Amino acid sequence: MVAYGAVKKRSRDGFVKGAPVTLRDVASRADVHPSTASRALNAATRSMVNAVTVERVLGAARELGYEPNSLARGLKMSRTFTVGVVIPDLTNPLFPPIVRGLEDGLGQARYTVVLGNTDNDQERERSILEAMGRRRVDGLVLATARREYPILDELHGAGIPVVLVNRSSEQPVASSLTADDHVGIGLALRHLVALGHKRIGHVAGTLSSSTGFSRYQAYVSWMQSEQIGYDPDLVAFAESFQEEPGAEAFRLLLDRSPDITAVVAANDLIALGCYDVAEERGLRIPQDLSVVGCNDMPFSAKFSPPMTHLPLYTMGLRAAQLLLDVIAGREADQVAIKLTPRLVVRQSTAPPAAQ
Amino acid sequence: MVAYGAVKKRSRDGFVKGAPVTLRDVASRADVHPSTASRALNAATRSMVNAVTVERVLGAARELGYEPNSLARGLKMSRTFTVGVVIPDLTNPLFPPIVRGLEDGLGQARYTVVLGNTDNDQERERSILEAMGRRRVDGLVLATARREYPILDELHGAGIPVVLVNRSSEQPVASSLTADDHVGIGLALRHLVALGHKRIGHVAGTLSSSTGFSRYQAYVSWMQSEQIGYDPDLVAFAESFQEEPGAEAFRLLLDRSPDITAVVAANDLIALGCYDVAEERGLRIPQDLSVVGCNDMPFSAKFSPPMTHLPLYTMGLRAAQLLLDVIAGREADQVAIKLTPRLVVRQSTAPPAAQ
DNA sequence: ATGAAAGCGCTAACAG
DNA sequence: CTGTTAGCGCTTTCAT
Repeated sequence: MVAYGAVKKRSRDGFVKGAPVTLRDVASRADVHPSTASRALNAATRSMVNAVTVERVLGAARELGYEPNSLARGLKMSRTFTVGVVIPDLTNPLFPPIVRGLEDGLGQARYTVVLGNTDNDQERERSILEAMGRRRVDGLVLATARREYPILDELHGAGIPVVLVNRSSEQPVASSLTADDHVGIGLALRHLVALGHKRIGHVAGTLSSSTGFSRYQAYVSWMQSEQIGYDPDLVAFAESFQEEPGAEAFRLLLDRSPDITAVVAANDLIALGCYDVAEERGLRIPQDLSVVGCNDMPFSAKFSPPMTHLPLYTMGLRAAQLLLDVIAGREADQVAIKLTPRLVVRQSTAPPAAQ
Repeated sequence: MVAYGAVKKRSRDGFVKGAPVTLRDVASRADVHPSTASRALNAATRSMVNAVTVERVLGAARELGYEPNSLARGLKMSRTFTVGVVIPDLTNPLFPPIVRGLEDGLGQARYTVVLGNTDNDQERERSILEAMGRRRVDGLVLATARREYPILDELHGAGIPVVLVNRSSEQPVASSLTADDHVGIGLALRHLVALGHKRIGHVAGTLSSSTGFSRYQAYVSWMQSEQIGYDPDLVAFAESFQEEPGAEAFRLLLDRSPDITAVVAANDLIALGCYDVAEERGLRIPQDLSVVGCNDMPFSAKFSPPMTHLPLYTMGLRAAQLLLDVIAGREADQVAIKLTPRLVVRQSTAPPAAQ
């Protein structure tokens, strides 16, 4: 019944200025050894200790406002309950719902998210990944994958659980959650064909990312199977998935093929760029030009927007579950889950003008 | 020239599966004691060690792909280089630019951000704050402050550096970065007055938050000083800063005062709700109704949007600097910095219809 | 200039 | 059921 170790430095209650209360403080107040306090505090080991002792420890912890130091615990257990989430840019409306889904899913399992924005800069990406490595994150969610993505092999070699979200990679070493682009583009294209369009352009995104590539591929494949045929003159490539690069590409496309009556943009931001160019050139949407995008920006409903709806929040949520499975060793194999987009027709498409 | 301590468990290079390389590994490869390696690796203490030894250590670290374990370092130094950022909901377009600014500002100082969404749920907020406490964050950025905000006193009592962003609190214990609502609302109102509006309504946000309250106050004060006078019938209160609650409030407002020709919404989401109601009731914007909001949603330019522009990214960036100052002890006093909004007139306002 | 030793706060064998 | 001991990986006195 004597206090152990050094005498408690000072009394405390609730939040206190100065050194936070430690396990030893709790133990000494409950008149037990720190290891007993540890067992009592931890739900998994609680059964090892006498019920009344448990109560005493829990009471002491509550009275002192004890909050376990997760650095110490993480150091000891080599388990940090932290996952790193790497995205290009939070400011791109694609990502907030994904990140939110991730946080919710991970948070339920008591994981914390640390976030990093790469701005598509590989240098920056590497330094973010290093910082996360130093923090010993238990896993990684990457929305920055490229089709060629050597980092993935390194990470795989290091045995770090990784899940890819939004974009996948050709290295078959990590599970991924993406939208089914073939289905999405198909929905969009067949809708336009049904409206009577024949000269349907495509402003593609960067081919180095799976989304840009597979949407482009899907466009080509559907144009052929819909008996329209693939005409390279109908395609332009945006340098990135953003508004101005999209506009730039669409200008080139219109210059080359002024007869197009509809355009499929590789994502919403590129679609926005197409809107800008249409306005520039006096083309009315949808009378003179039908536009479809294929992501799901919030508030897109407010401005005659894209057409296929991606379940972004769900994507984040399920990525979280998948990563937790990998971390827990419940999911050893790689899987590629494709979420199916829905078709949402709004005011940006119409039959082509009779010419 | 003999290796210290236990023999290195295995050779490694770059990322390696299994136990990561530790300072001891580096030390033993460089034939020095771990404490020397530590000094050599740390820029601040590097001068204490012989230049050639430094080279040897740095070389060994590079060869082994050493990444210092920040848990261990944090535990030892009681300094984690982590800050917690607490927001209501990342999916609210107000926050991504703020968070991005925070990350950029903090990242430059090698701080990492951990994010938490409260959904305005105090229970959840507390548990997020506790989790951040367990992680021993060096500081906190809160975008969730209410005017009455007791948590702030606890945090202050615990000596944790806190900066408030977007919203301030009446407890004078933390610095804050907000928009100058008096200026912003004044810009909006005088613009409407100049157009000839007299019956100008206000859909206010929650009065428990400083933004809702001070915008409401500013509305009242400007209505009086612009010689229109304050008529309580022209104001409705939304239950939260969101689209549907905003619409709900605006319906009530219109029912009560159908003669209003313009409305000032407390934020963009509420303005969106006003749009919805206008459409419901066949009111054309801006011919029948002028609408102004007062935040800065991305892409708002696409749908005849609000009118005052808030420098959200700047807000995050400067909050980061402020917090770093507080953490470093460079800024002991509380400051309340108000960023001045700009007036951006778009297509959502016009003179009132001649009746 | 470098080594030895201690300890941050926690958990996990191993005893008893 | 509880106490003892050791150690996660790092920094930091204190010696030398």
